[in-house]
Amino acid sequence: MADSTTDLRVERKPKLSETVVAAIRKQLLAGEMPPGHKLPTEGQLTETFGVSRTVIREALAKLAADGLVEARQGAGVFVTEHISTTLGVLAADMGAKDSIALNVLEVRLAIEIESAGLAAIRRNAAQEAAIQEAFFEFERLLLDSQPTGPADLAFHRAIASATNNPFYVEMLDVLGRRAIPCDVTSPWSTELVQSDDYQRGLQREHLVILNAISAGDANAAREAMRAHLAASQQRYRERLQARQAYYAKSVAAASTG
Amino acid sequence: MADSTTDLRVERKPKLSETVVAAIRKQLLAGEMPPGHKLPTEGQLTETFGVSRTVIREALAKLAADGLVEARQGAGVFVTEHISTTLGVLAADMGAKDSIALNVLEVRLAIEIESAGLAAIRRNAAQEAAIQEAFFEFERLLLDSQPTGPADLAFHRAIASATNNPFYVEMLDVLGRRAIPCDVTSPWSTELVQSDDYQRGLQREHLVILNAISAGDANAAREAMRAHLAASQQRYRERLQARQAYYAKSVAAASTG
DNA sequence: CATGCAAAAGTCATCATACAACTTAATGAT
DNA sequence: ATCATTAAGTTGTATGATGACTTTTGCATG
Repeated sequence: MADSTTDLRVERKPKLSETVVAAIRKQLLAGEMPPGHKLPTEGQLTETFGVSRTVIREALAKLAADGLVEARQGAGVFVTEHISTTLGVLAADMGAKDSIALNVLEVRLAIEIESAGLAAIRRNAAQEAAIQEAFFEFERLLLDSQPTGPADLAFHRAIASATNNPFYVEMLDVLGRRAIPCDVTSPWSTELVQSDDYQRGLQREHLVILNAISAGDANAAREAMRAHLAASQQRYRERLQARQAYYAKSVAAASTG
Repeated sequence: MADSTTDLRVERKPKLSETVVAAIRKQLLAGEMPPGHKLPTEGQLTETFGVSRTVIREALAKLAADGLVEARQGAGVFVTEHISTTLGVLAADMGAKDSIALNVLEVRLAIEIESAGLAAIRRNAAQEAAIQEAFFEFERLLLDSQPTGPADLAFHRAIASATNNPFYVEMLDVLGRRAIPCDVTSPWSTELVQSDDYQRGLQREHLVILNAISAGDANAAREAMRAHLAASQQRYRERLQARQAYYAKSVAAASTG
């Protein structure tokens, strides 16, 4: 209903600067411009893309905000040194929403990693049981071929609760409201998310976390959670690319028909 | 010359748009403009801040990239339902109670640890310089026997900025408001907080963090930050005990007199 | 020739103006 | 009263000019 789920409608306002951002980002991702290299002048980019300096400057500002480039007055615009580690290179052409979602997910990552570590140290018997319960519920739903999203959320929430710090739960709720789709069913590529292999992988990662927490090993719990969420990031990225391909296909179909 | 005394300081020119961004962001985080509210027009903002429309537009573009506002052509710029808004409400709940402050500090711990790790692999030259600058500013204030609180905050904030993830900065701003005082002067035990040994210890921990980030070692940066914040937690506890002891002593003195 | 300083060219940052595209509210006709 | 049209207001884009800063060039001096 909300615009966020209108998967059929692309961003209704494709600003010119976003087009330029996508183009330059693609070049950066392709490695056509090595780190430290100087980008063409604003004037040159103006001629290249056939837009005004206003648009070029806005595009460069956006890229700088993502940490992909760095502008030095009087010198020029340069590619960031550690560009390969930035979030911006994950998906070449993504809208502002995707960019925000990735950044929020990264904050959730910080919360959940520490959450797992604290849970390993502080969990009491009942809390450990609650985590196990969520784990097995996930298992049951998986065998019944039912949506496992709620159980997944419950698992993470149970871990946050086991920290005995109510703010971790609150943070998870606040951040999860937007970022959770990473591991839950979403409007696009539903088949992929609900595939057995996909969810089996999730559950394997969950098991490592659960074992570390049960063993009271904070470091192992943190590393397991880090691995789990890093894998989730990777899955999210693949999902973005899949959606992009889907759009491209639908557009092609529309043009032929 | 006079500049020779400040050669350690990296002269960095704050772009006008950054100033505007900071001003508007402060208003947004303070909740002065609820989600859905329409911001003043670009023309009005130019008069308010006394800058050109170019600067205003760049600032708004930055805020839009961070997901704080959304511009609709022909209609205006509107405040979005961003994470920080809900967090602001959350932060309002955490009053002045120490029990809550400790819990909040623990959340900040999660954010800052991951923040250090990301900064180590993503920081660019300017951001690394900003972190160093805050470090040396702390040093200078320490030698001058001036309050080091602001420099301490700037150090942590510079690290959050170096993640190139705007939400890490926002989280720090929201959480730090109540949690930071743990390392700043406080009404009680002022001597302890401002003692040279105390601040020397802080600076030693800061140096380890700075070195790890400069070396690009994410794991070392995380561990250094973890050690630093764990030590801060410990110091906070000691402070609470000191206050309790002080109170007990004063009660005893009152009863004897 | 080497060195240091000054001039110049190149580039980003900011300002100012104008027009186009879009949204909303007001207006007027049916 | 309803709907289409118009008008006003706002953001998006284009263009030109100027200031601030960096780098390079060139010259003068030792």
